Amino acid sequence: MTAPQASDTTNRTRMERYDAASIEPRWQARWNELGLYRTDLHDDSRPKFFLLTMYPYPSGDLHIGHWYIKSPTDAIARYRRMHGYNVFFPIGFDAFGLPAENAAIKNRINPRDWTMRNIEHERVQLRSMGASFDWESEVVTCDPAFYRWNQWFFLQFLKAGLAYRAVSPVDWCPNDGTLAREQVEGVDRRCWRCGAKVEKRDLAQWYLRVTKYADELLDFTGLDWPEPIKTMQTNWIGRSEGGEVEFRSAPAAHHAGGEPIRVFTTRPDTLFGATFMVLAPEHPLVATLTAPEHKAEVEAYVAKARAATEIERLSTDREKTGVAIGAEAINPVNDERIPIFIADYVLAGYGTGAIMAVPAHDERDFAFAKQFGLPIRRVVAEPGDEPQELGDAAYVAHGAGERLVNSGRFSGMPADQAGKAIVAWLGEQGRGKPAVTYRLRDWLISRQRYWGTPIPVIYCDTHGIVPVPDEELPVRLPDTVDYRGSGENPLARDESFLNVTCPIGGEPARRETDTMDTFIDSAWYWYRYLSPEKAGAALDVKLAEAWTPVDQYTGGAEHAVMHLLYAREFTRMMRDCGILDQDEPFKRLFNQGQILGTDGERMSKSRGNVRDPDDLVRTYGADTIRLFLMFMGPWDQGGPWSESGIGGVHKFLGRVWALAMDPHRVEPGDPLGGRLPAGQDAAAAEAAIRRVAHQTLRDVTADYEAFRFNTMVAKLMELANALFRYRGTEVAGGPAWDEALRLMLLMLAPAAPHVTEELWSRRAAAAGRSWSSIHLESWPEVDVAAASEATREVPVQVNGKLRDRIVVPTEVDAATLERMALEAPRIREILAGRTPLKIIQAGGGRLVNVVVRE
RNA sequence: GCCGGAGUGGCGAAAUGGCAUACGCAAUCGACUCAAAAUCGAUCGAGGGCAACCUCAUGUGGGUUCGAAUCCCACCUCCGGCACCA
Repeated sequence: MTAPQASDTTNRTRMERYDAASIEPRWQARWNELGLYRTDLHDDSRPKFFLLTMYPYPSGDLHIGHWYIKSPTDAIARYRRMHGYNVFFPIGFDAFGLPAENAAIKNRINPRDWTMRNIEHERVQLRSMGASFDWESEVVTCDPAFYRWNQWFFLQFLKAGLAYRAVSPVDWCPNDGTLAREQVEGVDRRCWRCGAKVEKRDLAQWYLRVTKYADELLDFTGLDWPEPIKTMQTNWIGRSEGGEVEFRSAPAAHHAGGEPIRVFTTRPDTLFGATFMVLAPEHPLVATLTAPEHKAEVEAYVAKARAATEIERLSTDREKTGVAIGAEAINPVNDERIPIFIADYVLAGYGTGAIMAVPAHDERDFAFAKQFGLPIRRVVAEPGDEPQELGDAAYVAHGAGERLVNSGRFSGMPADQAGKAIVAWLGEQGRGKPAVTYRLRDWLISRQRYWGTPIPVIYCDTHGIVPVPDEELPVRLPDTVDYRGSGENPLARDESFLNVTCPIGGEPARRETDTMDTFIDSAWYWYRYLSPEKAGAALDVKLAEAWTPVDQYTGGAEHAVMHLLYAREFTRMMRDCGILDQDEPFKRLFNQGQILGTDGERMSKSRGNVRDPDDLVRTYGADTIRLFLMFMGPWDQGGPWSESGIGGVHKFLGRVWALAMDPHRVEPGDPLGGRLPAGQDAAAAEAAIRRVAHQTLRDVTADYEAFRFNTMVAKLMELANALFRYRGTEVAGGPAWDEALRLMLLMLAPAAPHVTEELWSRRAAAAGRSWSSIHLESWPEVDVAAASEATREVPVQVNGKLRDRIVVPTEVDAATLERMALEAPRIREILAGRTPLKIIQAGGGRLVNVVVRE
C-alpha cells in the first residue's frame, strides 16, 4: 500500500488537498492546550456519563486491536458530549504483571524501568489517535500511590473475614521456583525455562472469600450486559442443587468404623444404586481409612495424582484410574456395605471431595465400574423399561417420566420427586440434608512474584499473622531487584525487605513475600480515576456516589469470567466493608470483537502477526484509521486484519474535504458535471439536498445510539456521494448545500475529530466568524419536514414474487394503494383476469402482495 | 463432550418476517493526461434472452407463512468459552 500523495500539479494549484499529517498533530496540541477533554467532576448542571474502556497492559507497543476498542469508544464519548452530557472518559495503565518480570530477567533491568518506558511510548501512541481521554485522571497501578490502596483493601477484607490464609498446591520447579500455570509445558509437565520436571508444592496462600457472593452474582437484574457474558459467568459460578448425604465407614480389622463420610449428589433419587464410593486422593480421611495392606499402593497413587495438572486430571477422554483403599462405607438408605476407592476424577475442591458412585446413572461412575469390574444397578427406569435383573450392566441416560425401581420403600415414586423425598427421610434421621454447591472457588490472590502489590502482613513467632498497621502503608517494593537469572521471587531473599519487627511486640519477624494477583488492581481501578491524587483514602466517596456505577464499559469478551467477575466480587466486598454502598460496578457493557492477525490467529509479538498502527498513522492519518476500523464490520464481530479497504475510507475523507473546500469544481471526467439532474430545477435540487441530509441525520443518529458504526459510515458515504452529484452545479455552495455540509461535519465529528475540526475552523474563518471547536457543538436536530418525501415507491408482488414497483403519494390510503397496485400494467398482465384471493399490504403500505391461484 | 456466537457476491459486509446483495474493496471499461499515478464517471451474483424480461441463488435438508437470509426442526462447517464439578 503506497501513500496517497497530492502529486498532480494542476490539482495542487487549484485546491489544497486533504493532508492529515498537517492537520492532526496541530489540533491534538490545541485541544490539549485548551483542556477540552478535562472533566469537571463537580459540575452537576449536566447529566453525568462515566465512559470506561479497559485500560491497556503496557507491553511495549499498542497494536491495531487496541485502536479497534478505543476508536469507537472515543466516538461514543464525543457523541455523548454533543448531547449535553458531562462525560468522564479516563485512561490508565495496568502496569503490574509477569511480562515485565520476564523482560527484566532477560534484559537484566528493573521491571519498573521497563514498564515506565513502555507507558511513555504508549501514551504517545494513544495521543496520536486523537482520543478525548482526560489525561489528568490517569492511573498507573504500579505507582505506590495506587497499590497502597490494594493493601488497604486487603487489610479491610482481612478484618471483615473476607481474606484468609490456607494451604494449597502450586506449580514448583526445583531450579526456578514457583511457576504460573501457563509456564508449565507439555503433558509431562516441564519448566518452560530449564526443562526440569515441575511438581506440585503445598504452600500457604491468601484467598478472598468470593464464594460468599455466588448466589448474588447469578443475579444480573438491572444490568445491560451481553447475553453470552452473563451465560459464561453463570456457568462459571455453576450452581448445583442436590443433597448432602452422610455415609459411615464400616468396621474393619484396622479401623473401628462409624467415621462419617459426607457426599454431595445432585441425584439423591439414585441413592439405592450406589455400588461403591470414591474419595478424592487428597481427602482427609484417606489416611485413617486405608487398610495397612493397601497403604503402599494408595500412597503411590496419591503422589502420582499430585504430579498431574488440573487439566490432565479433568480431561474427559482419559481412562479412569484409581485404587481401592481396603475399607467400606455403609449406605444410609439400605445399610449396604460398599467398597471405597480413591480416584483423581473426584476433586478435593468441589462438593465434599467424596462421591457415592452410581454407575447405572452416571457416565463417569459407569466408566470406572467397567474398568474395575464393579456392580452396576439400575434404580430409575421409564415404565415398561424396568431392568429384568439387578446386574443389568448398562449406563442409562436420564429421561422424562421415570420412576424409581429397586429402591426399597421409594420404588415406584416418580424420579423427579424421589430425590427430595429421600433427602427429607434421611434428614429426619440426621443423615442428610438438601445442599447447594458451586463450581466457583475462592479467589487465590497469592503470587510468588516480585512485580505486584506486596501483601501487607508480617509473620511473628509470638503473635502469628500480624497485619501491617495502616500508618505503615504502603509496603513498598524494594527499588533494587536481583533476579540472579532465575524466576524465583527475589523478595524471598531480600533481607532488608524480609526482616522486620513485629508491630505488636517488637520481636524480630518476617514479612510476607507473596504479592497480589494483578486482577486485584483491575477490580477497582475505575474508582481511583475519580480522585487519582487523593492521599487519605482509596476513593472519594462523594465523587464515587455521584459518578458510579460506570454508565458504559467497553472491552474484550476474553475477560468474561476473570476481570469482569472479579470486579463484581470486589464491589460487593467493598460494600460489605462499608466502603461504598454499591452492588454492581458496570451498568452497561459492550464487548467489541477481536482483531486477529492476517493469519487468523490472535495478535501477539511471538507470532509476529502484530499490526503496528504508527506507520498507518503516518500514511493515512488517525482519522482514516479510526473510520476504517468502524467501517470494517459490526463492532462486536472483529476478525482477521486486512487493510485492503482502507484506501476507500481515505478517499471518502478526501471527498468530504473537496465538498467543503471546492464546491464549484467540475471534474473533467464527469460527463454530467456541472448540470442539475434531468427534470430538476434549482428549487427541486435544494429540496433534494436537504431531504438526503436530514434523512441521513435521522439514520446516523440511530446508528450511533446502537453502536452500529459500520452502517453509520456507509450512510455518510452515501450523503457525500449524493452531494457530489450537485458539485459544480448552480446549487453548490448555496444555503441547502451549506446546511448539508454542516450536518455532514457534525455527524462525522465524533468519528473523525481532526478533519472535521479543521474544516469547521475554515468555514468559520470564511464566514468571518470566530472559531469555536466543533467538539463543543450540540448534536443537530432532524428537520422532519425536510426529510419527508411527497411520493414513495411501493414494490408490488404477486404470490410473493416482486413483479412491479409503483410510485404513490406518501400519504396514500389503503384502498387507493390497492387499486393502484392492481391497475399497474405489469400486474394486470400477470393476473390475466384472475381474481385475487387476497391482497396483503405489509408494513402500513410499504409493500403490496397480490395472492392468486396459480 | 457441554454452553455460546456465526455461515449472504471474488473479498469486508447491508438487510432480523416484506424490493436480497446498501456502502466499500478488487476487477473491467471510459473521461482527463504525451504517459502513468491521482481524480471523476460507468459496469459488476449466476444462467438464459436481441430486448422488455424470465429462472436460480443467503452452509445443507425439511417445515411454518400470502411472503423466510430473518422464525421452527434436523444436520454440516468455522470461531470463542468450559472441559470427569458428582
